[in-house]
Amino acid sequence: MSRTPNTRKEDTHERIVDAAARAIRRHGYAGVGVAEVMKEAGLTHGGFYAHFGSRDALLVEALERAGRESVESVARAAERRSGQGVSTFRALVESYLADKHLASMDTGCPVAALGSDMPRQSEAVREASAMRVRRLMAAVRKAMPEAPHAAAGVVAGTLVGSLQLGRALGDNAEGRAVLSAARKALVRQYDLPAAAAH
Amino acid sequence: MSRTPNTRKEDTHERIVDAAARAIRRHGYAGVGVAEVMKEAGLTHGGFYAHFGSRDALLVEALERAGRESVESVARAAERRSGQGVSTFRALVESYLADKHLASMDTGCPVAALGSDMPRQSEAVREASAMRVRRLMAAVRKAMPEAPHAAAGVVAGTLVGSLQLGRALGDNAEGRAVLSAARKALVRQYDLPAAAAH
DNA sequence: TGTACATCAGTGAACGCGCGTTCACTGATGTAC
DNA sequence: TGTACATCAGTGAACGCGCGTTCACTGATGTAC
Repeated sequence: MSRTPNTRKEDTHERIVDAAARAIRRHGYAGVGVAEVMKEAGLTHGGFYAHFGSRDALLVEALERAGRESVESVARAAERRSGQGVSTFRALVESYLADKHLASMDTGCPVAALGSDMPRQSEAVREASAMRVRRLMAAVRKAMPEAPHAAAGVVAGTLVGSLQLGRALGDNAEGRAVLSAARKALVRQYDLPAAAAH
Repeated sequence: MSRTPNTRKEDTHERIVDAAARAIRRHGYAGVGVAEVMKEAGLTHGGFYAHFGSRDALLVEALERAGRESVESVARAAERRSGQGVSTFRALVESYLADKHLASMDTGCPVAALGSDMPRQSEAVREASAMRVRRLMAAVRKAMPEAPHAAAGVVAGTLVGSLQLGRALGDNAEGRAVLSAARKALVRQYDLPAAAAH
């Protein structure tokens, strides 16, 4: 039962999805070109359809990959800060809305990078996108276990919206002010200080 | 000093911008096609460059038109409710996050319809988009004059983000739950009940 | 171990299509006398 | 008021380009005996 026979093609597949997961966040759904992604993965465009049934199928896999990467990245950053009395919730908020995310979209949250275009996609891509939204809300919920179920949706909306407004205003004082205000408001309104659990 | 000589061309120009202001919200920046917009305005595509220097120039005008329309529409809806003890702020929030906005994007807020794509546009379109963000924050600020300056940014972010998440989840119970939670949270956190002004 | 063949992953040319943009032209409207 | 001409708004064919997709082919890897 050697796994080697399939491994080479699978490796290539991974590289393509990785490239697409970056491209979809940097350039949007419409900016993911088959030829460019294949080039990024070190291949020519002709081989694409040996890996995916259509461009949409690639988008679906890219969304899942991007979501997973982003959740892991925020979780790592949050873990790094969750020593010294910083609550999980606060660490999540301050990681998600860190100033450095104003500059780069291609490794960040796909919901923030793609949110306004989600309703315009094909059925399959829309469903994969909706799943990213649900997973984001679930991640937020996990960081605020004492709060009512619906609060996670509002917090997720505030995270996504604030990051988008900040990015639209630019990587400058104006954009940073939006992020800073959102960080403070969310912590003030939803964080349970470690000492004051109800 | 008759104004008639220019009026015919100006009327046509208005019709084109109107069509584009709808298209940009319904189909996104990338979905605004010169030919389709001209057709929508009852013209053929060839005449386009007598009205605009480039497709980008149309996008800039369309953004401004869409922003103006949306602000007026929310203001009208808010005014309609601002009788019977409903505060301006609450009326704004409940109009912006009304369930009916889940279904239709083409007459709603351009920031919610385009937010995640704003950083990807050309310089001119990005600047026009940033102006829409500033105007949205200003409109929110006007509805909460007692709050600190930065609060308007957070509220605007929550409005935009919640509407996007709701739309991504669909025009169904799941999407409506997000809007409903956001309406309640914003009113609870930021509304000054008419009787209790500090 | 060595040879002959089959399978497989990837190549690169070609396709049809829709896009933004250009341009020579048309027919209607306005102006000069 | 009427005629001759200029200006103007809009038409429709054409362009170059990039896109997603298809397909005949190549060269490397794996299998059979």
